[in-house]
Amino acid sequence: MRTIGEASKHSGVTIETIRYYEREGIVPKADRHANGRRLYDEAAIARLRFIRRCRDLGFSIGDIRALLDLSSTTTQSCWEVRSLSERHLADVRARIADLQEIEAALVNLVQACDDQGDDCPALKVLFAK
Amino acid sequence: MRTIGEASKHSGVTIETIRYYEREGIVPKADRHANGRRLYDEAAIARLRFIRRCRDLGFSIGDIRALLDLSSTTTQSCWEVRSLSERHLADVRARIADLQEIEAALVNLVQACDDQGDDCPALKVLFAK
DNA sequence: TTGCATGCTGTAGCGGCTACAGGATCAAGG
DNA sequence: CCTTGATCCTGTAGCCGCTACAGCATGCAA
Repeated sequence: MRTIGEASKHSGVTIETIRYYEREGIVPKADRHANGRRLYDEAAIARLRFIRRCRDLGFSIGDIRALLDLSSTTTQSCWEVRSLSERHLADVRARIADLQEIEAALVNLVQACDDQGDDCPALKVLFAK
Repeated sequence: MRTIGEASKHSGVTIETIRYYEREGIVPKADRHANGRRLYDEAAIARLRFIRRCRDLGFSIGDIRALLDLSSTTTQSCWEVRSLSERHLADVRARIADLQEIEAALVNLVQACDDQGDDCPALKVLFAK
């Protein structure tokens, strides 16, 4: 059994965030030592690591709750995991497309700037009717 | 002089958000009619439209404050507008790159799922040490 | 024994809105 | 003149996912 500091190091989740996850019921309440400090076993740390990896992949906390539910049932319905992941993938792709449109518009904007000093063409574009 | 509702329609900024911008000092306090209602002239509406366009391009409120400052000086230092925009463009490109990494990882994850039912390979990957 | 590291709870803040509640006022139709 | 519904006002709380304190209580090593 490890302290919250060790759990943090082994999972990559900060101490404050671990406590936040517990408060929000995203992970179950940690066991406590007689002195009141939280204790984590390997399964608890694996859960934190799982959450961090999912967050790194951009999954929302809501999605992660669902994935943790799926992972705790005996039949880990792979189909549901896949469908959730595919929905998220579509979302990520949509965000990329949005950002690429923004990128193109910014390139235009920057090109409009002629560095000539006053009366910036880029500002004119943004202020136009 | 127009009401806040008309200003909203002509700028594309919602009424609530216009009031929020005023509270936060992002735009100057609107003039008021004798009955206490806000009034907007064309310049004020153009400012709101400007903000909306900048937000659509992903500029932060901080950046927009800077751009509004630049636009209100007589010498609209095009160079500064350009440099701010280029920094933001770099930021957008970095976010695209991040999302593309996530996209690739998600494609892998989804491929790992074999739809075979129990014991999902994707969950295994995420729970691994 | 000293003193630093680590832990605890509780609360407030971030960005950029959004969504009310609860009231005042306006414009149009009967 | 009265009613109705649209619009406006202020003020406050909530969203997400943390992050950053304050103000304490412990633990551990020199």
